Amino acid sequence: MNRIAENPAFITPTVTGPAAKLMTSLSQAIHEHRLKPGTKLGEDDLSEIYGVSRTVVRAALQALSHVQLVELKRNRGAFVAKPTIREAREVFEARALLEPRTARSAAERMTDAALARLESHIAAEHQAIAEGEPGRALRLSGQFHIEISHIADQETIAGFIERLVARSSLIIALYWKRESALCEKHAHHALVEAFRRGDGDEAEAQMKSHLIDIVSALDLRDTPEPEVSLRDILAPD
Amino acid sequence: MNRIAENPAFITPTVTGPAAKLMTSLSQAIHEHRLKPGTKLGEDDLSEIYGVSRTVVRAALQALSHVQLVELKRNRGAFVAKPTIREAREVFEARALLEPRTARSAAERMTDAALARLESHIAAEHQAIAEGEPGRALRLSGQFHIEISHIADQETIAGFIERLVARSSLIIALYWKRESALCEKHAHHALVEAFRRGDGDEAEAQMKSHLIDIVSALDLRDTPEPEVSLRDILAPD
DNA sequence: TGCAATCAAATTGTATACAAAGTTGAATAC
DNA sequence: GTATTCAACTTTGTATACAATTTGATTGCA
Repeated sequence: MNRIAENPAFITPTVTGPAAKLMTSLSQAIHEHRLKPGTKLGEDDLSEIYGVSRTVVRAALQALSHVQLVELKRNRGAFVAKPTIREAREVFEARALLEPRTARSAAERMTDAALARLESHIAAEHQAIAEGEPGRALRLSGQFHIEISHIADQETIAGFIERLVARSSLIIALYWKRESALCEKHAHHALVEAFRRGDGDEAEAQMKSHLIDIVSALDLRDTPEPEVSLRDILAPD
Repeated sequence: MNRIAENPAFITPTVTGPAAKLMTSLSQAIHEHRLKPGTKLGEDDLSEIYGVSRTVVRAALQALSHVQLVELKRNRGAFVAKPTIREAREVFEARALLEPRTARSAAERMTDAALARLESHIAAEHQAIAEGEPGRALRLSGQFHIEISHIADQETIAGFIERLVARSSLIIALYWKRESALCEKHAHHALVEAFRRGDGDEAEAQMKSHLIDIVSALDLRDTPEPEVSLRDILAPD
């Protein structure tokens, strides 16, 4: 099959060897919402599932905690992170600060090859939706943003954006309003058009409004979070 | 003695227990330039020095590698990171993007208590210089920036700035031009004055020019860096 | 003398064993 | 019937032992 090449690792691994494989696998599962926020990640379970020792599992979990996809509680274990509403706001404020400028840089440095990669991403995204795999579509949608940051050729900022996009996936899992439509398709197309023309102003503006659209599709009213607080009080897992 | 309270940990530790102590200790040593870029950090050495097992040492080294203070080479060991000139430029471009805006937010949210903390930092900085401890002064100077980011009350961005300031210390160790004077004192004072007046515009402008001053005191001409480039070409690890 | 190959020492990667902390559930006292 | 305490069990934290890889040197050969 001629499926578009997908970067399997969502986060550039900071570990090597078997731990990196495990990290990638867990990262993908989290991004595709197969692992939900709050899920316990027991060391014995993971070591048995992946056929490696707890040493390797712990290295992977520690690496994931450093990008805030996993929360480590001492003597309690590892859990898929559950960003609060406050953290969700912060993440998108940071993205609003970093990504529009980065999109401008990307537009200014765009090459034919990079443009082709972005179009491949969009195509893969559509394919995933068509095949009824919204999880994979969401992951690819995030990778689109990461790809842009790498094209901008600012690896330090790209690393930050990787982390922000990763956490955004958790935030979407928690706070997405069902009634709001998945409007990514149009926004990403508009961005690519700006890139094609090398129009930095337009790319920056498009990215800015795209991020605003995403936030507006989230329910970030600071309600007391009944389910969360209840659970934490009643059965703190 | 009434020395100003110093946050011993430069980087908010992402590990707990004994590994956090080790991480803090190594982080301080790196920031004070007692450990120079490129220094090998052998696991056996550290485990003997600190009286803990290699398991704990490895956790600390992995945590430090995640904030890019340490570079892990598989089967080779851990080394104090050596940012390239390119990376140095990226770090200060990222700081230029994040910190002025953050200084504005800090000015808008400034409280008397926060102002007092910042003044304490400056006092401690002067004291360190007076006592002939430039390393400690440099570390405190970095903490001043971190303190501002926390006052701005954006923990996500503050985390990024922590990492950038940490790497800046390595960059200064590598690329500081000796002939340029240590002009931090005036710049930090000017910032505090802007904060005292709650003047966001002025704080943003001051931070912007302060960062430019720092970069201009660095020698970031892209010399061929013979040792590095040769190594990368000859033995690509 | 120069080069290459092999071997030994040291260092890191991984697995496992043991210690410590936490959780669970039942039994008992009120 | 409820609450509390205690003990067994489960899970994580740390140390150590073993395997794999790298490094440097020594020896053999051209």
